[in-house]
Amino acid sequence: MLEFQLDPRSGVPFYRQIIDQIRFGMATGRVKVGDQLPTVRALAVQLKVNLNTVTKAYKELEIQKILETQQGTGTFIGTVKVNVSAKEKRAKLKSICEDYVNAAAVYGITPKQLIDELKKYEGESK
Amino acid sequence: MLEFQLDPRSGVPFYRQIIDQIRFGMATGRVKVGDQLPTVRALAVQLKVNLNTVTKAYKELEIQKILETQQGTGTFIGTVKVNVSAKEKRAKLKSICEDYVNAAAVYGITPKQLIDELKKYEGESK
Amino acid sequence: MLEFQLDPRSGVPFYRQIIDQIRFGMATGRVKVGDQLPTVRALAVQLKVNLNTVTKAYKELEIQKILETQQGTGTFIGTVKVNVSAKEKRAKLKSICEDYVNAAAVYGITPKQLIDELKKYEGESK
Amino acid sequence: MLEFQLDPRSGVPFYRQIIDQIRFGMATGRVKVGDQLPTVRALAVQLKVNLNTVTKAYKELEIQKILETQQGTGTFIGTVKVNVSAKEKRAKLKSICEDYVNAAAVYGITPKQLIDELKKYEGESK
DNA sequence: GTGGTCTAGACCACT
DNA sequence: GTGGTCTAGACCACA
Repeated sequence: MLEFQLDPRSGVPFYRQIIDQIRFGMATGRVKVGDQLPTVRALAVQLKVNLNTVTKAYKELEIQKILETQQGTGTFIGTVKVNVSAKEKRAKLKSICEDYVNAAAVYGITPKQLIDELKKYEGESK
Repeated sequence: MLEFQLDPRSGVPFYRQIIDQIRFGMATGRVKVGDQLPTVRALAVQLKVNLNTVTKAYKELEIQKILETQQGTGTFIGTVKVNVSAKEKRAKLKSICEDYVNAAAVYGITPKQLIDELKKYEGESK
Repeated sequence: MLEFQLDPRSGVPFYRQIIDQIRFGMATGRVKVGDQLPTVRALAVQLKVNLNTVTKAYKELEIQKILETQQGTGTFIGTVKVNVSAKEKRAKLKSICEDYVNAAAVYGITPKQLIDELKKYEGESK
Repeated sequence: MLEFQLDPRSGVPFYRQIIDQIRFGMATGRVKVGDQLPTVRALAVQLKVNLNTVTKAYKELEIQKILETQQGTGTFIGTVKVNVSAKEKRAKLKSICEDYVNAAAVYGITPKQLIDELKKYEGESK
């Protein structure tokens, strides 16, 4: 089960936080293909946000074919496997790292320091 | 001299890209204390953005005491050494790492993979 | 320029009609890569619908990389060419025809009759 | 006998898919006047949908006098010949063609291409 | 001026 | 019960 949690101070829009948490859940294996998501209403109540905010998040993922919805039934993790190809993944990895090094350099943080910090997270993820 | 370049597709606002590039230039030693920056007008023309966009970027850096504006003369890299305290730096380092671990996880990239990729950048930076 | 027009009686949601008309305009060459679309506000007023309805349409096309938006500047036809590959196009053509034949058969209309009717439209499109 | 089959991804509501398949069966001669249809319950089980969904489909066809329900006996193809008037048929033909020409245009498919593809189906149908 | 997000609340369609 | 659409109106962020 996903444990949604919103941070109003992060500056990241609510609907995007919801999207990220669903994708994160998929990437880490917490939810699997075919799993049903909370109903829009239930999640809206749980997160204390408006119905439309949750709807917007689900909708975006549906457009991206990551979720499938059946009116009157519910919303599910798409059965169409999201094929992030190895090539795409490598490209993404590189682009994330570049952004990362730049963002850090702005504050005088070296790649080496980043690596040391990152090692704390090494145990995580699926 | 700084070579400003904006990417409209990055999602990062123009004014923030300008700020980052100035800070990046300082962190990597491309510009030094006392150096003069392009005038607001010149930079706006060069980057093909609105005057207000450049103004906003300079203003924010001025507030942070990173830039100094001499009425009628121009804008300069602040002579007051910007002391990012060790504490601030640690906090920033942590927050950057968290952001990126999450961004990566969405694509199924593990912290370990990030570290391996980052090692390529280890020689860089001031 | 696109001439938007909504039919409230069609049963097709407004935002989808807007999407279809933009895609149609692109397919027929009425709008080209880089063209600016009407502002969300202007189109909302013109079509007498709510701002959010137009926003929703633009947003969906943006997610599909068909449009590009720059906050504070406007919405544009994406420069990333929407590559409907020849293969995809063939598949789409087949699927449309099947749907078509079935929908017609329900009313006792034969493929031959469809062809005769379609010939009236043969001159159209780019 | 009809072989019902539902496609959850088509976007067409289940009850409408059922309706279409019954009408299609009639148009192609697979079922004839007086034939008995599966009971609501049986069909619901077979298609793994809710009882109400099948009920809704049968109900709509009953209203159109296409089906007749005999209390306690079952549901049958109406004995009243459904006369789709020539006028109605022409109107339907036109509306179907318009819909599909538009749907195709969105993908850059011309009416001519549709015609060519449709010719493959020319032998079919009653 | 531009687009982005969010709320509150309504009504509809489908299962 | 489920999701889908739409409105009215507010406030924010960016150029």
